[in-house]
Amino acid sequence: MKRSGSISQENYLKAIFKLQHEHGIASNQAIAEKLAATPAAVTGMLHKLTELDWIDYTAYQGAKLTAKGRQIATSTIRKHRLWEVFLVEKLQFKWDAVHQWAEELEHIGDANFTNRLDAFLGCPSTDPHGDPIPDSNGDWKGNERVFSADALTRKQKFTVRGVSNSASDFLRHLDALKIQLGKHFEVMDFFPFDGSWEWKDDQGIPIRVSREVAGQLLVEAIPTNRGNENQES
Amino acid sequence: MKRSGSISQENYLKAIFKLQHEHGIASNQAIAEKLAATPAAVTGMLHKLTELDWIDYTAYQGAKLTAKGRQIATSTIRKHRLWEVFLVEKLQFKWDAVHQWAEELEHIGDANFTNRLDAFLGCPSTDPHGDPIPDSNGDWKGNERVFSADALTRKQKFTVRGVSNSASDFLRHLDALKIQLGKHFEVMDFFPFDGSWEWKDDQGIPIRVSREVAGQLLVEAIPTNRGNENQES
DNA sequence: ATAAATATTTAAGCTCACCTAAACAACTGC
DNA sequence: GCAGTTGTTTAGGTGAGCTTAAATATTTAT
Repeated sequence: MKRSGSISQENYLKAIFKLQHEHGIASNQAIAEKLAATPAAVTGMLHKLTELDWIDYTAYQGAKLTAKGRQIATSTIRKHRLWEVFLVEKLQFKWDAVHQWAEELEHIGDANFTNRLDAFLGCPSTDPHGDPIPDSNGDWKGNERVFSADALTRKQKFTVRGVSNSASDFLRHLDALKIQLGKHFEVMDFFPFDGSWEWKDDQGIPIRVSREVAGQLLVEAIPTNRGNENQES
Repeated sequence: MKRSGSISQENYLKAIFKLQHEHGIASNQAIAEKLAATPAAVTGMLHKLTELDWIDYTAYQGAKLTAKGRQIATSTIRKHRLWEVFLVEKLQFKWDAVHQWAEELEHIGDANFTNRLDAFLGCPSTDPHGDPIPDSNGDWKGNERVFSADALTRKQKFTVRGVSNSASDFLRHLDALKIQLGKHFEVMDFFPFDGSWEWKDDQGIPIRVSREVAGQLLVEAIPTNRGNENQES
């Protein structure tokens, strides 16, 4: 079995998928930006994808995935995230270095290949950045209790669950702050002056977190224990 | 770090490398055949590769790799064979099913990536078909004692070391005959009438091997023991 | 409501890697 | 040594995916 679409087509579907989740519809311009192409190039490709019945597209309006298009998009995202797990866990890459390679690897392999990779990796539910990995049907259950760290409240204990920005310099900054996925913190203080926070980790070591960092960190609150200790899924 | 050449260029260099080993020089026609392209397409690409100083090329004569070209070719072959090991050992693919995927994977990753993959796989010296995996300098030590099974002699004990044809149907045929790399056999008889053989395996089970099969199997003789038991590398 | 700003599409053209068909070189047999 | 076969190259053309620049739609602001 071969690739569903060309590499370029798969990248368009992926971009449209993400934009559709953010804005309900993918505008020509937004797609162009995400793919570093010109709007003119996007128009041409959208026509092709419409022909293939992978998107519904109305000129001047924007694009939405069809069922088939969504299937290809989620399968590409699944492959991307599985390869990221592979690169970090098996090849020991740092989490800020895997995106470029996963962008290439995501276009390789059919469903059987991907399922074997999934099994080999132990069917992980999230990638190294905390993003959920779709199952082979393209479904995924995002963790509903995850929210942006800038919405935390004083005294709240929480677990770091993901990042909403996977840029290398942001990830390296988190490494410098010793912030890792799964690590527990408690909110000590918030400073409205600059929007920064003081948190302390499970060792009681305090860290200072800027508004910018908190805005891109995804966390899950740890309920204040009332006899129920089973909070981890 | 990015790919050295385009995917197509890397495929040309790989083809030229192999043809150069077989015939000393790679003719336009032989390259065209290996890549399933027309001779006209080959001429065009050879000009481009000459520009890049990856081959030395004289019109109507043929192509030879430069040092730089050989480096890219061997690194591509190294990646191909390492991925084949990954696919068979980690993803449990059968050895006749890995070539198509390795053809795509071989174009991904830089030297660092490849070395990490190599380390993860335990620095294997051969791929699942018995072909040697070049080291990161592009050097490899082929096993000098390996030869084609059709040159075996009666009573000879030997080890299966590789195949000189990786076509799916040939590999599946070997599976049916229960011939695997590393397995030991002994020559029982040879039948000049049709060039076929009778061998018996280490369990004493006899198998019948056709001329066609023997001609594509690579084996290593096991010296008749005279106090020296250490024949495995 | 209309002018200005912004977004999108069309038009023309580029590069890469390929194709077919025709022209041209280089070996072969006699 | 010359004709015919074989191998190679040139010439012209295709399709995918991109570009810039110009034309056209749509939205926003007054």
